[in-house]
Amino acid sequence: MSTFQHIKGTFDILPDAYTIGNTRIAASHEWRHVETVLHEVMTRHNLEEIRTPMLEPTELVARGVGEHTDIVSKEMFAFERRGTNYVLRPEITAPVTRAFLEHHLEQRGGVQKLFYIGPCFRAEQPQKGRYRQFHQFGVEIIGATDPRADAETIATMIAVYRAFGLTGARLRINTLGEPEHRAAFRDALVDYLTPYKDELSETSQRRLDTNPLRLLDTKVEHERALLNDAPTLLDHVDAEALAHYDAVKQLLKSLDIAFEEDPMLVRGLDYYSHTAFELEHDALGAQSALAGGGRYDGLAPALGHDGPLPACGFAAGMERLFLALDAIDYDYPVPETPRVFFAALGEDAEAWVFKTVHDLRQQGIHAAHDLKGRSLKAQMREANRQDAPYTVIIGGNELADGAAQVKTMATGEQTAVSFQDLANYLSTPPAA
RNA sequence: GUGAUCGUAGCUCAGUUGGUUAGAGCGCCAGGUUGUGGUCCUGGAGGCCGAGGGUUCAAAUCCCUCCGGUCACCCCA
Repeated sequence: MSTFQHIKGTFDILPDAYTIGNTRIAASHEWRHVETVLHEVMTRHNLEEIRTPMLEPTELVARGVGEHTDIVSKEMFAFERRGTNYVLRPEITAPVTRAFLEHHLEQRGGVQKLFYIGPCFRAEQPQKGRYRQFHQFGVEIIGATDPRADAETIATMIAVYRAFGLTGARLRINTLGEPEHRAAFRDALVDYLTPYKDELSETSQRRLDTNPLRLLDTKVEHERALLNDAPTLLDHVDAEALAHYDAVKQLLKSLDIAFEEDPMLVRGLDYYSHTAFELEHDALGAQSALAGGGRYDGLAPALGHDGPLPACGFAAGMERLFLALDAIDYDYPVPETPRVFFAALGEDAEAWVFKTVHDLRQQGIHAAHDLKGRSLKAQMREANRQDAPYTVIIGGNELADGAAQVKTMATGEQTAVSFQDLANYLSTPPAA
């Protein structure tokens, strides 16, 4: 063991899967497979990829996500260097919006449908399904107020999990209305709860001051009872917002997407308005949220954009997705193995093998050989471990004959193949 | 930041009321075959028992402190 180890809340993705705590860390090829499926689903939904830097101006996140959110107030990896304030992005919606505005993507015409995938950073206390460096993928549909944009965002999110055969996720939706609706509701809620302040738990009392809307998902029994008679968000939303919400619900029904309305659903980040939604799964431990999102028409103005810019999207956690896949024992495809392993006996054979392996690789054949000068037995073991369907054995006899011994590992059969025919012979795997 | 819990081989874990030289399975390496894998047999390497201090004739085991991990609260993906 070296004197160094990975930073708290981060993890390495290795060629093989391993476990940390009770959590399985998927192998690198499994990550790649999941990413491939994601790309496929996104492309099918006519989304284009956008990649933005992991480093952003701190001010972008502060303004975009909201000064008084947990993320900004206590969870940012931020630092100053030569007078510039940098932050490792804690989420990707604000950066994408920044890039959209900076590069005038609206000039591409029509509605911009973007997706992203990449690491994010938050300085939280790590636990199952939650890391300081984690990975999000998500969608941003920018430029459309139409409720179909909301519904399509949700449909795309659902399609991702469906593509993995994942069931048992619950979709909850709500409307937050316009920011002023939410503000009015928040005031009404505070007015209602303040007389009961002494009955509230310590954390709920604190929330009453800092983030009253979060009180809505308290788990304390008598607080829930109190909330039954509390004012509701829907009472403070105007007719136009309700019409938008109704349209989204109708569209979801038309797609046979099941959902439950949850008037208590609020989202943590400042930029949301109107549609809000969350996808949950029971199998994830304390972190039940698979993905969440909504409409965020107010974000671009908050970033200094002149005039409104309608947008909606979702963000999903890769680690949460893996957790859900573990729960259903998801069958990952097996990684590609070498087509052929070359075993060499003696220095002349090693030289020939070294050159031949190189040539075959140039021709597109996945070829492997030993780099330790080990015994034939050890090389055969290695060939077996690497699961190559063919093993080629080269020694003095083969060099003299100009023909390789080619062993088909599954059957144990072995035949001589002339050097000239070797590439062609190896170009197809053995018949099953 | 708070709480609970756990640190023994690369991995998963045994280790008795404190008692010789700390074990197993898997994995790794090698041999059993002049140049042949998987199964089988045999052998080997690999441990500051998380660190420091204390109690004791004697500590992986008991006590204290620290460090690290995990899980949970909070919040979120």
